[in-house]
Amino acid sequence: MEGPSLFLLREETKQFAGKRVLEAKGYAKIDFSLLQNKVVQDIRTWGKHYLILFPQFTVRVHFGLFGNYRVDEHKAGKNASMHLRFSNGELNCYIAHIKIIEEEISDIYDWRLDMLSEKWNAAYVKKVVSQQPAGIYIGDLLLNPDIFSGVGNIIRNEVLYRCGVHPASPLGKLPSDKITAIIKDTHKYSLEFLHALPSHTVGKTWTVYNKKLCPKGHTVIKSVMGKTKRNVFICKVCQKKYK
DNA sequence: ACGGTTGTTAGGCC
DNA sequence: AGGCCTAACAACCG
Repeated sequence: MEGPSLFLLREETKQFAGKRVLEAKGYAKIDFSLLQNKVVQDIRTWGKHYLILFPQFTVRVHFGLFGNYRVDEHKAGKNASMHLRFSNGELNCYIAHIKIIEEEISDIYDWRLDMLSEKWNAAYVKKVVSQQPAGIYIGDLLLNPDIFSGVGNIIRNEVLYRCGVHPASPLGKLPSDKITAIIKDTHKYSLEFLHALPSHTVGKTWTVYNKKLCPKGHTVIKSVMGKTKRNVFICKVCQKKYK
């Protein structure tokens, strides 16, 4: 799940803020008794982190590659990693990594880097990016969750096509205005992704991801690239390799 | 039926 | 110490 899906989950579970946990269980290795009878203070997201705030601690949920969830229903025969029941509904998380965070979340999360936060700040992202090694591929950099919080493999591939940049371009070889354009487009495309989610039409926004041809009819090459070893989809005509 | 995957962390090995 | 690598997750899709 990429950032926009987490944002949607937050929207779908807002009604649990202010509610008391009536039941908490699951196969996750946390002490569920800590959650029992506690009142949810707030529900937030930071990138791909789904955060349930309680007065003394925060439950951090990460869905990883395979995770998913159900609100007010559950999957038959599936074991939830975390099940929370409230008076007005329930949340079930599957194959999710659950962690209890003791720290104040404002100390560990910088909302200027969260693409879908109102506090997201393109100039600040640019500043952080400028401190990265010049040799790093832009394709790898976009998958750094500490900088491009919320960007996943679909968003990085789409943004790089939209900006006309080959993923194996080293950061130091990209013109400054091109870096700015990429940063701004991670935000813009994430919103398009988010808005397409409820109608299940995200696939219609794809230009290269899982495509054989780009919108201009050129061949899209699928390969694995960089340190992140994830699939990249590249149109060699539309995307320039800076070097 | 089975291989690939919309991530990330932990832990081992040099 | 720290960079690099891999396993783990155990589900869904085509």
